[in-house]
Amino acid sequence: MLDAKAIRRIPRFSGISAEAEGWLCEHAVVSTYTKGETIFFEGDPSAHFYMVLKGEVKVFKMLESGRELILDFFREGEAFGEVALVEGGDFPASAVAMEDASVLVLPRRDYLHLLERYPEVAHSIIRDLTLRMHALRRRVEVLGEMGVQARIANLLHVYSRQLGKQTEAGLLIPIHLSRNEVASLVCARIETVIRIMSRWQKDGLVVNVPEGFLVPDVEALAALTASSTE
Amino acid sequence: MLDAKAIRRIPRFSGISAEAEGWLCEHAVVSTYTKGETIFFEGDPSAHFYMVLKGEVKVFKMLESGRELILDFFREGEAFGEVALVEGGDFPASAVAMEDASVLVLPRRDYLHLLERYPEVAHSIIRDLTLRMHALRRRVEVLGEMGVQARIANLLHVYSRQLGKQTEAGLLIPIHLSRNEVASLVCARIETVIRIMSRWQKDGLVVNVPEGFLVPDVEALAALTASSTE
DNA sequence: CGCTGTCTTGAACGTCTTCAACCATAGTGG
DNA sequence: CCACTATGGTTGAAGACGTTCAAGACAGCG
Repeated sequence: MLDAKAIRRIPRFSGISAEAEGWLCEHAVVSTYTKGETIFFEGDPSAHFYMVLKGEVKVFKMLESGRELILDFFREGEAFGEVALVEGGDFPASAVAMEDASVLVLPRRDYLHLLERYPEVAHSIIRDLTLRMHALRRRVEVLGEMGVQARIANLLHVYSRQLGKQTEAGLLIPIHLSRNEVASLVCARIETVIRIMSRWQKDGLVVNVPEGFLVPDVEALAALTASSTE
Repeated sequence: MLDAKAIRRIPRFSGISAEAEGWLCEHAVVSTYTKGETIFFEGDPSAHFYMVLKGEVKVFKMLESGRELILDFFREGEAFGEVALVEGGDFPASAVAMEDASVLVLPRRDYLHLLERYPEVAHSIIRDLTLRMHALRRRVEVLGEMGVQARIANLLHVYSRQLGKQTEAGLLIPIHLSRNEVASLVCARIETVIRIMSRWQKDGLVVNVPEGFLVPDVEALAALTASSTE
């Protein structure tokens, strides 16, 4: 069962009517997943709507080459696996919980009902998809025009604006990414990522701390964003 | 003024109600553009909905490096510049007519009205955005995992499924792309594209004909899609 | 005719990948 | 307790791939 207040806090449903809210509470279910657990697999038929309530979810594709391509991370209040839902196809990617997570789950038919009955939800989806498109387009740009170093710098830059916290030692990006995951995000080999990031570490540009990454000088990082294979 | 029958032939509006159809005919306008003419510029405020009725439209971004990145081509029945419209921001890209074209234009307020009043239109947008997302994601994959040769092969492969016509000499892809445009589409240097495509030409893999590209052996082309930097 | 734009080729260079090691840590079972 | 295995991080050297720069061919068009 779902708490009405919890729904209100979700940006996606913030503008929702009281009626729709009640309806949602009745039909939605909360599932919990432990760290590393798979929520759905690529190729599975898409039968539910998912939204993160707590924790972090990674959505990724396994490529023919055997590598993984991380499409995105989803945090509190963000909907995922939504794209295939409207059309009713299969999931184009897999989702796993990065940490213990709870997820709002709504059956497809209820979701479609919500969509038809409450136009503001449709609007909300369109807005969401629009933003997602922007991000993807930007990624194409970055991938097509920048070298690996600039791609990683750009990645950190994006996260820093999203989750960065100012501390006395610099900007802290409280996110735990293994070198492998960074490689998956920027489409590069792990060795290349390591070489670049240990150089940064040595030069004090980006320092690894237990909480995530620490960036003493954000400007210096931003400068790298413009460099390389340009 | 707009012909009601013309609207029916547009996939986007095929499922539209008779009422909505009439409404659309009254409010939409048809603009014509000559080859090379700009329809809107990146950064302009997004104030209209556009849909190609005849001809071909290129949507692209100019990057800081001075290069152009082609986001997509739009042909008959396809809507473009729609993304910024719902949110009311600026165009994220520019659009030019590749050949003489006529375009359906609908003011923003009318478009939003259509959206609110006829939920099937909202659905249609969501479907459209969904497909666009798929294509973009695929593009990220291709860009991240394949070498230039495989990217070009993939490009032609996509177009061949979309517009390819079987002839006695092989599959004809009736599309006119300069080497420069191919380069923009696959994010590579023009020289690299030329080297690869003239090798293909020499080997008879892809032949340049006045109507576009001729692919005698589609399988051979598809094989290249899987190759390189993998 | 000379101009401009697209196409073309060659050679040098740099980036990134590949392959092959190696280290550290933590967990497992004998 | 130790050997065994798995996982994540790290480094070096060789080579592939693509870019860059420089130069030239070729067409259409004033």
